[in-house]
Amino acid sequence: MNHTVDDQNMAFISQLYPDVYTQIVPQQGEVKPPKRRKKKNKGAVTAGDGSSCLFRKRKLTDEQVNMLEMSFGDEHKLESERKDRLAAELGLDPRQVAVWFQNRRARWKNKRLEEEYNKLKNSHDNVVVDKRRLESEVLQLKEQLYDAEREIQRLAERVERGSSNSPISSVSVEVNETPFFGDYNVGKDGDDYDNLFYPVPENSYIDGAEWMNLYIS
DNA sequence: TTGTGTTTTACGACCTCC
DNA sequence: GGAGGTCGTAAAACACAA
Repeated sequence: MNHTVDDQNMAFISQLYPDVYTQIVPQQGEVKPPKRRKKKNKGAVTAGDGSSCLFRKRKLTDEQVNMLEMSFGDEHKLESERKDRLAAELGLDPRQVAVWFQNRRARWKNKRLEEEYNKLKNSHDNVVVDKRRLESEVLQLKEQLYDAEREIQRLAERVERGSSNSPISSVSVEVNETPFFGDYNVGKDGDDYDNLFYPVPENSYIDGAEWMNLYIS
């Protein structure tokens, strides 16, 4: 492995401050050669005691992350005592543990927001589909109503013509008062007119023309 | 190999609570 | 006032296509 000056510096620093940023020097067995492009030598990071050192940001090991994840799973907030205990267990600076929890909470929040957004979006999409279905149903019903009205009008004209040509039919209409609705018992007061277009088994709609044909033919 | 997008680590500014 | 929170952001680490 090709150690850079930075790596050597950090190895030295980690010996001076064994309890701070101990992950700076890759531990045995989890060596991951830095294969990525060289970073700008910028990393002047403030150490735990406030002093400014030439530290470079290093990823936490899988083990450290796993432990932190487990701890985060138990409780998202981090009390001082737990922070210190975790830091000691993982060989990290308490500040690192605190920062990790801050970032983890932020990620968790983002994920939660994303899930909520997806849920709302699905719900919205379903409502839109339902709305379109209902609109098309309304359109269909309007067409049926229009047909029925036209048919009524046509029959009314026919009745009118019949009554003017034949005094007998005129009398029969006057006497009966329910010339077309016969068995369906449409009362004088119009109470039963609601049922006028549904004198057939439930849910089997017959449009105006068909319905009238039953009685006119 | 390199450019580019994403993730992770770290910090400062600001806010809230005790 | 200090501790610890969120938020926004920088930069290192990383993944991956070209």
